Amino acid sequence: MTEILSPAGAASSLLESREADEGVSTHDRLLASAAALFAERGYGGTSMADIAERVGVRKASLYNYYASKEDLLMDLLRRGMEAAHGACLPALAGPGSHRRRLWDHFRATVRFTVEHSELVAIFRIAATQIGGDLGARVDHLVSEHRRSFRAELSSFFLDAREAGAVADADPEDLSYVFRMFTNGVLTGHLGACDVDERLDDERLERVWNLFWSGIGGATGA
Amino acid sequence: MTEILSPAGAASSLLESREADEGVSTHDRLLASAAALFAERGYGGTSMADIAERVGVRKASLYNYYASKEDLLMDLLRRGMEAAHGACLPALAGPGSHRRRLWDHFRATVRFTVEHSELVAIFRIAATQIGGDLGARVDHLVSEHRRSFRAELSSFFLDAREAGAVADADPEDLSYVFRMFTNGVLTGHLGACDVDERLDDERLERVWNLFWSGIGGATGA
DNA sequence: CCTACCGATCGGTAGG
DNA sequence: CCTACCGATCGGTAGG
Repeated sequence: MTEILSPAGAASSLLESREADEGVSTHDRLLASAAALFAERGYGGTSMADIAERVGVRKASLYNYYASKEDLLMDLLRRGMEAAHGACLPALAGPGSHRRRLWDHFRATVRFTVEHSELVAIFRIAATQIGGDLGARVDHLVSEHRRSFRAELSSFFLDAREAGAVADADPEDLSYVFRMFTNGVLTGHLGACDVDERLDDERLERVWNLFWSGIGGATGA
Repeated sequence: MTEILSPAGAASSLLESREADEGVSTHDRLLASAAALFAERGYGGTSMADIAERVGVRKASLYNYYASKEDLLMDLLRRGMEAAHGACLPALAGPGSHRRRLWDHFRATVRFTVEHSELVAIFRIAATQIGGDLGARVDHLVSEHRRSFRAELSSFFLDAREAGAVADADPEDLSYVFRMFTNGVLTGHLGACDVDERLDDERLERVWNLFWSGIGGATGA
C-alpha cells in the first residue's frame, strides 16, 4: 500500500531505513494514515490531529508537507488515480482476445480495489461528498480521470463490436453495462464485512462468466 | 421527498398549513434538510448549525426533536430504509414471469434512487464512513436491513432457477451478479452529473435487457 | 520536527 | 422556539 503512495523519486527504503519507523518515511506514513482515516471516517470526520496521532508526530509537523488539509486530500487523490490508471488500464490493450482482455482488465480492477480499498473509498467520498471551493477542485480532478477511463473503454467496445466479439448492441450501452457491473462489485467490496460476500479468485471468475453470458442464460437469447 | 420522511401519524398538510413554511412542519423540514446536507457533505462535514440554518431555526431548537446529532442520523436511516424496502421489494413478489418481476424490481429500485438520491447517498455514507460507537449502532441497523433485502432476492433466484427462468448457475451467484449490477447503476447515478450518464426509461430498459442477455451475446453462450 | 498559541466553530445545555 | 453560554476541538500559524 505505502509504495504506490510514495513521494516521487524517493528511495527511502535504502537510504533512511535506519532511523525512521520500519524504514518508511514520514511522508509515506502521512499519506497512508490520511488515506486510511479519510476512508474510515470521511474527510469532514477526520481531523489533522487524528492524522498526526496515527503518523506519530505533532499536528503542526504535518504542515511541513502540505499547506492545508485540502492540499493533502488533493495530493492523495492525484496519486491514487495515477496508480489506479496504471494498474487497471494496460490489460485492455493486451494481445489476447477481446473477451480475455476485458476479463484481465476486470480482474486487475478488482485486485486493485482489494489491495487499496482506502483509495477507492476516497475516490467515492471525493466524487460525492465534498462541496464548496474544495468540491470544485476535486470535481475537476476526478472528472478528468474518469473521462480518460471511459474513453479507453468506449474505444475498446467499439473495436470489440466491429470484431463481433461482443453482443450486437450500441457500444456505449455495452460500456455502460460493463462499467456499472464493475462499479457495483467494487462498491460491494468496500462495504462487505460479510463472509458470504468474499471474492476469492474462483468465485470472481465464475461470477464474471455469468455476467458475460447473462443471468438470463438460454432464456434471454 | 418530504412525504416519505414525514413523522409517523402526522397530518401536517391539513392542520398546520397556515403558519409553517409552505405547510411543511419543522420536523419534516429538519429531516429533509439533514438528509440533503449529510448526502452533500458527509456526516462529519455537516454541523448542527448548518442544518438549523437550512431549516430556518436556531441550532438549539433542533434539540427539541432529537437528543443528539447521532440520534438524528439513526432516525433518518431507519425511515429511509423502511421507505426503500416498501418501494423496491413488493415488485419481486408480483404475479408476472420471473424475468418480468426482476425487471419491475430493478426499475423500482432505480426510480427510488433517482427520486431520493440523498437517502441512498446516506446509506452509503453510513455503511462505510462512520466509526466508533455510532458506527456500531449504524452497522447493526444497516446489516439488518441488508440481510432482509438479500434474503428476499436469494429466495427469488432459488425459485427462478428451479423454474428454469434464469441461467443454469448457483442461485447465490445469480443473486450476486444482479445485486452488483444494480449496486453499480445506483452508485453511478449518485455521482453522475454528466449528460451521457442519464437514465431515461428507454435507455434503462435497453441496458437492462443487455445485462439480462449478457454483454458477450452469442459469443458467450 | 517541536511547544505554544490563535480565532472560529463544534455538539450540546440552561433557562425561559 | 429563543438567547446566552459551556468546554472541547477545529484548521492553521509563530517561532524556534
